[in-house]
Order: sequence, then C-alpha cells, then structure tokens
Amino acid sequence: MSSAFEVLKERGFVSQVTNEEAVAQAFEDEIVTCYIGFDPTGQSLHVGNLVQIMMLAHVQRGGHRPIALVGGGTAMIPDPSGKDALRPQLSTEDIDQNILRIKKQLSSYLDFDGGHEGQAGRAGNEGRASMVNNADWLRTLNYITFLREIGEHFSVNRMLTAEAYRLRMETGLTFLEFNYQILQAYDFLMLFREYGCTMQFGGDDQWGNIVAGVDLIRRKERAAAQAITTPLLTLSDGKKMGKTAEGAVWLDPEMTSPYDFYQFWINVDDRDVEGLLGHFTFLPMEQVRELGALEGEKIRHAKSVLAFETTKITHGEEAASQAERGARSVFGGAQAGAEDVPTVEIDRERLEAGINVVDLFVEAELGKSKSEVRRLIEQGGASVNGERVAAIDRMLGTVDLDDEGVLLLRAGKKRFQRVKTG
RNA sequence: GGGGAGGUUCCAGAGCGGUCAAAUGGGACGGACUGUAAAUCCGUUGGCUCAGCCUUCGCAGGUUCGAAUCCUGCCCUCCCCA
Repeated sequence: MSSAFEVLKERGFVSQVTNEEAVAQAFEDEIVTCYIGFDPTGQSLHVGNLVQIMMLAHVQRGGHRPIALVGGGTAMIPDPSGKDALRPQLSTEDIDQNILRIKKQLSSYLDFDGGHEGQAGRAGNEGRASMVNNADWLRTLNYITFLREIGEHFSVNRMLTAEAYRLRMETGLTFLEFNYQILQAYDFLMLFREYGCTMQFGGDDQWGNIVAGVDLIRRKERAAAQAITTPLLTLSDGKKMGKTAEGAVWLDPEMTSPYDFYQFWINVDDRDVEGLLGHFTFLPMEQVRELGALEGEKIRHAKSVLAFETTKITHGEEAASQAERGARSVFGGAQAGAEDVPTVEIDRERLEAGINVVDLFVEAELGKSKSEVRRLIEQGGASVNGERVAAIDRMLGTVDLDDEGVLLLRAGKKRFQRVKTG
C-alpha cells in the first residue's frame, strides 16, 4: 500500500518539496497534520481551489489529518493588488458568514465529523479534518509583541530577493503585501504550536510564503516543518482552471448548479482529461490511465466519467446522476427532455396570451439582454423544441408545449433551458 | 513635499472638437466542420419600443451649434526627485 505522499506524487499534486526524504518518511511513520489556507473573501470556493482541496482529501484518506485554515483575519486587510481595490471592505459578520458556507462546501471532500474546532489538537481526533480561522490569533495580535517575537526573524534583504517580491519591486510593493508573507508564516507557526501541524500545502506561487513559515518554525521552535507545493494547473488552452465565460465555476450549488458543474467537466479539452481525472477523482490510477488513453471519439467516455465523478464528490451521487441524465436527454435527442434539464417556470396565462421568443429567452437566462438574443437568433443560434428560430418576432404559445406542458429552448450548441408552465 | 505621465467599451490599447457606440488585437459568443474535443474558416460583440432613439470614454462643473477629445476643480494610478 502506497503512502499518502506517493499517492500525491502519482496523481500529479507534487511540484516542489522542502525535503522530499523527510516528507516521504513522515507520511510513512506518523499521522501528519497538514494545512492549506483558504481565502474567505468570497461566498464560495471554486474549481480553482479544488486542487488544494483534493490534496487534503487524499491525505485524509491516507490516514492523516488535514486542517483547512481560513484567513478570517487576513481577509480584514484590503487587497492591495489594484483591480479589486474598490471592493467594499468586508465586515467581520460577512467574513464569518462566508466561513460557515466554505466549511459546508469543504465538508463534501473532508470529514470534519467529531473534530470540534479548537479541540482538534487533542488526542482522539486522528484523521479528522478541522477548520481553523486565523482570526483567532490575528485579531487580537499585539503589534509590539509581534514585532519582538516574530519580526526579528525576518530579514528584509532576504525577502526582497524572493522571486515574487523582486517582480513587485518593479511595479510597486505595498507594506501590506509585504506583510502577507510574515502573517502567513505566523499562521504556520501558530498551527504548529496549537495543532502540531508540521506540513503546509499550497500552489507553486505560494512557495515563498510557505517556506518563510518553515523557516520561522525552525527558528522559533527548532523543529523541522515541511511543505509541498502543487504545480499551477493550466489547461491545454492556456486558461486558468475553473474559469468559464460565466466566470468561476463555484462549488456552492446555489451559485453553480450541479448541471452546470457537470457540464464544465464534460467540456474540458481532450488533452487535459487524464490529468484532471488524477487530480479531481479518487479513481485508481490504473483506471485513470486507461481512460486517459482512449482516443478519438472514445475519449468522451472518459469525460463523462470525469464529469460524473467530480460532480458526485462535490454534490452527491444523486445530483451527479441527475446532471448526467439531463445531459443525455438533451444532447441525445434534443427533445424537451427529462426533469433533469435546467428548468424555469412560467405562468400558463402568459403563454396563452402569447409571448415573444426574445423575451422568453431572456427570461430563461439564455441571454443577458434582448439585443443579445436578437443577435443569437439572427445568427441562427436559437432554437425552440429543436427547431431553429427563424424570426425575432416569433411568438410562442401553448401550441409549442408538448404533452407534458413543457418546451425546450436552446441557445448555441450547449446551453439548454426547459420551460415549464406553472 | 516637488516634477512628470496617465485614467477609454470584458482585457490590452488607438482616438485628441463633428464623419465615434468609438480603430486594432485578445477574449467571449454564434454559424460551418465535428465528438457537448481541438484546429480551421465566416460572422457578431452597449442598450432599447431597432432603418430611429437612449446611455457610455475616472468624477463634478464649464466653453461650444456640437466634447472621449478644450478649460476648471476633485479623486485615483504610475514614474522620477526628496
């Protein structure tokens, strides 16, 4: 049986390691407590966070103890990186609210049961995941104490030679940004002290910050903490993982429906399928390789496995089957399809009175504006019940309903919406 | 604190008194071809009561028949000097 570390390596999660031998050994000999930091400025984590989440999940399956650290304290600091400068400052209530939601999302992947927060460090909770908020120590932090205890261990010269900061020296670096590294290092130290956490994971871009924590632990505690970073996952088309036209693919089913989540995976590039199966499913690697080796049209099977598995992990088996049925019915025959296709309701009276196609498409969110839908129709990209809409003044009425009182709208090749009278 | 440059539509980036809803590129979207893939080709890309009208070029005023383009003030960003 291979160790958790080997699993991570085999599945492509490992890019850089502080001390590979020591890490491998630790995963063999002991229950390792590992952590990853998550940012709670949003209401939901998204597919881009999934690499990290799955890493924790694999580690937990290997019998180790994952900690999801949310930056409730760091989130109070405004983001200095330009673009989001205008975003309203989040209140502590908002952040706490987000943290609650994030925990719920994470619990699809990690088993938090039994491990009460704050007590996870005690005996008897081996293998339980915990969620920790760095606000617990950051919000009450005393500046002078902090400088005296932590500040003395950081060399500005050294920090400035780091790749990440060297680049920022060109464009400007604020004191805030400069402090992120120190705070993140401090988080690691605190987790080491309170929870016996000796390992941190993160994306390759986090390497500098993570290593700073490893150093701090060595200096303060004379202990050897370790770190593993994951390669930044880029897709074959060069895009960042988890972004689509509509924006991020969220893990929260309210924000991205299981159907859309499923569709995201089924639409990935052929070339990425094997890697994604390794990262985002728990399927044995033999199977992953088999599926990845499929060629030509057959690779679609691999994609459907990928989509089903990932959706199952995130939203449960039932939601996954439903998304799969929906996809089949709609891409199979383009008939009104089963219940499982995304559906909107409309008052029967309105349909009886007759409703313009354009309006209905907008209402079904198949277009952001009427102009957009008109364009869609002019370009031949809209259809009702499988039939192309020829004119923008086409009226729809009850005659367009099938026996079950349903009609099917389609925008472009892939976007469907079932309209039901209510 | 002093000096300089600049803030344009999703992004990058032209425009510098009317011919500007605003070049070009990227992205995105639609069509053709396919396998709900990639590549390629073609088209579209502010809104609407759509051959017309309305709202956009950091914000607020002003000049003008007319401003993204000129003037004034403010906000913000970047660079150089202190």
